[in-house]
Amino acid sequence: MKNYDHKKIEKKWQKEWEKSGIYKTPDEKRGAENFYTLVEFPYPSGNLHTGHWYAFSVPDIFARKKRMEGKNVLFPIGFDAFGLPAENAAIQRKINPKKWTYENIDYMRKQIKSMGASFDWTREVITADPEYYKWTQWIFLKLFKKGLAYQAETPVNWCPKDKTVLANEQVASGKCERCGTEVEQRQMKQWMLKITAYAEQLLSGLEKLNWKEEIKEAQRNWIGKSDGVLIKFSISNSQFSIEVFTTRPDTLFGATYMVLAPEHPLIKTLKNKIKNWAEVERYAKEAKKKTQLQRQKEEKDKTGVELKGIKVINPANKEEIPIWIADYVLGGYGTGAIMAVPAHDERDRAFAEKFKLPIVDRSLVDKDEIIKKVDGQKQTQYRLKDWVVSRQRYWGAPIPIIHCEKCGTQTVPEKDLPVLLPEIKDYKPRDDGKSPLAKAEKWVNVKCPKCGGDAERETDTLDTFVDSSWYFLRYCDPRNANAFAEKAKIKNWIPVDLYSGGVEHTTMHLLYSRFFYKAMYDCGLLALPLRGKLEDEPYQERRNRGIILGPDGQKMSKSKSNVINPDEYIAKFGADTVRMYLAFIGPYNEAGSYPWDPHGILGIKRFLDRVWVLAASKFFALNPQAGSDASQNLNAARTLHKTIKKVGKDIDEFKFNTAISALMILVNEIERNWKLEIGNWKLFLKLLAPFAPHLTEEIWEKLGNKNSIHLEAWPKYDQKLIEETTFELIIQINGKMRDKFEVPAGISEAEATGLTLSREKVKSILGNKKPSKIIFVPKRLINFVI
RNA sequence: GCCGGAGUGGUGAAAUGGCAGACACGCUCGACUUAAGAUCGAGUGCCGAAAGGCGUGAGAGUUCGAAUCUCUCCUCCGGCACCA
Repeated sequence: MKNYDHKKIEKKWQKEWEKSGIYKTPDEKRGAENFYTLVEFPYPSGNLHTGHWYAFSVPDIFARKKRMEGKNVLFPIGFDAFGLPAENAAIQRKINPKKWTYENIDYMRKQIKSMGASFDWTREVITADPEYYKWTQWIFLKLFKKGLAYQAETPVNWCPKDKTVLANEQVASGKCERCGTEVEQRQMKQWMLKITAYAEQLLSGLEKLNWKEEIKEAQRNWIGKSDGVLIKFSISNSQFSIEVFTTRPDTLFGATYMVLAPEHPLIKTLKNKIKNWAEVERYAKEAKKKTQLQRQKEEKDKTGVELKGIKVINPANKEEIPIWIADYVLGGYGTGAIMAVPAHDERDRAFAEKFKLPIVDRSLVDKDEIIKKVDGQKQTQYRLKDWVVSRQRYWGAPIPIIHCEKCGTQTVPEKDLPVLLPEIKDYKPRDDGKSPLAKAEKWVNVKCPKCGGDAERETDTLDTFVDSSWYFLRYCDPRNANAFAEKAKIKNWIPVDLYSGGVEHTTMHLLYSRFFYKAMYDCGLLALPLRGKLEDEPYQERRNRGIILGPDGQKMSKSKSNVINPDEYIAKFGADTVRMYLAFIGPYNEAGSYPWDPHGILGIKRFLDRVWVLAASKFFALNPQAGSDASQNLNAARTLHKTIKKVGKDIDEFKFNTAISALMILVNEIERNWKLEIGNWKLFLKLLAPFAPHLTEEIWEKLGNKNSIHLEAWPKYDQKLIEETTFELIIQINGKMRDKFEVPAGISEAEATGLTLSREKVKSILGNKKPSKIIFVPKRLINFVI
């Protein structure tokens, strides 16, 4: 039989594994070190796509190998079930978001199981379950009591299509990260989390993390730290002064004018003194109307209006300089005011040239002395803004707050948690900035927990990113009804040893959950120290995976009709082939992108068929000693042990592609020379087991084994066997390869030189020239310099 | 503009100071076959009949030796960006 019946085999073993519970992870296991490997849980969109396969089935290879190495591996999965897209889809189909979401979960769970991944399903977590979001609300209240959650009137990003506010992180180039609609700026009262209080820790924490530089750098850019100085400029003939933030106090002598952001509060204060008030007001209004995107488009084309009638004094030289308002200065950064130094700053120069303002080219002065002279205050600014977490949408965890006219903002008492999301008829979002929950009067009207009088519930729900900021902790103790997780159980697993996920979460989920973890730590919610490793960072190691493109090398999308449906390929070739093909397609530890090659997958299918043919031949079972030639047996064993070393190392480094190529080389050799004895064949099967769990399990059983191959120990290589007794000596002349021949491993330089010089080819190239220098590298090469 | 990553056959890619292109796809030829988009075998960087030469984005440098290290430049991808 040439092809194996993947449908039968894969179904059989998936059932069997579920029945025997071999992937169930105990909290602790005698003699086994705990190891937590995490993949980002999926959003229940309704269908598993190639990206999911790539995200789950490839790290499964790693999890399986760690388990075979004797680690007690936590490899959990769940669903990030609240959120906008599911809600939008449900509204479109005119069905209940809850129904839609949970039906999707049921379907996707089946699909995920068809991968044959070694997830422990008994730890499954669904963020939309009241048992889960009870604790999301509980943690929110802890943050509130610590002063890390607050409600404030601020300018926010409003998506007019999704009809909700968005966090800064959810706006990309001025557009809604979910639907691509241009966002508007609105002034609204919103719930925020004080992530800025952790800016410095989020930055410094990166130093000790074993993460790729590009991930750390993206977070650093996002946090955007800059060290500078606050300098006061007094307004002439007035008691007022204006503070500016600058990183270049050394250029203070060159400051020839000042610019305020159009929304700077002092503008209104000084209304009476401003002679051209009408003009100023008009400009400020227009600037306010512009979206982020418009401002960006107009970049470099500077606009502005002078505040006529007032001047400020440059504290360095006491000269009076004019004040302008211009939208190239941002209200939300620094003090919302700058000293403009056209001689040293490109933007200031462009502005000065347009409005004919003086450009004074002065030499720089000493930073520290000038700071002292003008009484400057050193200050650090961050680009990072507080995280807006309230959403004017139905499908999310209700914010557990009650508003009482008498007592103000009150927290829902712990005993009343969870605040259940009520069933309502109309889920549609509204234009007025209110959640659809506002219409659920019965639910909204409550008694104030403090005074017992009439009060109203907060009707906004929490951003989905809040739900996912702590899910990795819940996996440690997923069914606990009395705590989000027991401290002792957290201690078993946290920090996560290896977190694999998508690059798109670098400045969203990854940053948020680091913040959550640090904040929860400060609230005393975590047991520390944890496993003697990192104290205040949740993820020891993070690796970003790449993305799978369509066969045309473009991002998969329905409009380009280049979408690969993994289900089709599973039906055709089986899960083992699909997962192994994805592992083979390119290095997983680099965030590259790889086109799906419909032909390429055939290579893996052929490989697995060949393994099956080898196994089905019963050659190994019948010939425990395999070939009769001892030296051939030794060579085969040597290749095998080299492969053990290579595959083990490559899996650890997420270089699954080269691990598979090593396995292919081994199989090519077995087929050519046909000399593996049964013990060695079994070692090979164990190497293949994490990659093709179903196929290897079937062959393993056919060999008469009673226990699963996945419970076997990962093979150890024999170092002595790997060490070669001879090697191929490369002969270089002036660094160019000219010849090579087999020599004993321990050959001396003198012996090697003698043997090399006696070779015909070398003689003919050297002629009667004498080498001026000979470089001999043991076990590699000899180089003659002439 | 600042920062980070990357550029290697027709394609996905190996090799991180020592034989460039492992492994796989594709392609060519052959075998088996009624058949082949199945399977097996041989070949496959470029030029050349061969000997040989050339070749890792471009150019320089370091080195006995560079895809790999250094510098300059070009291109692509990503983060930030009128952030003072």
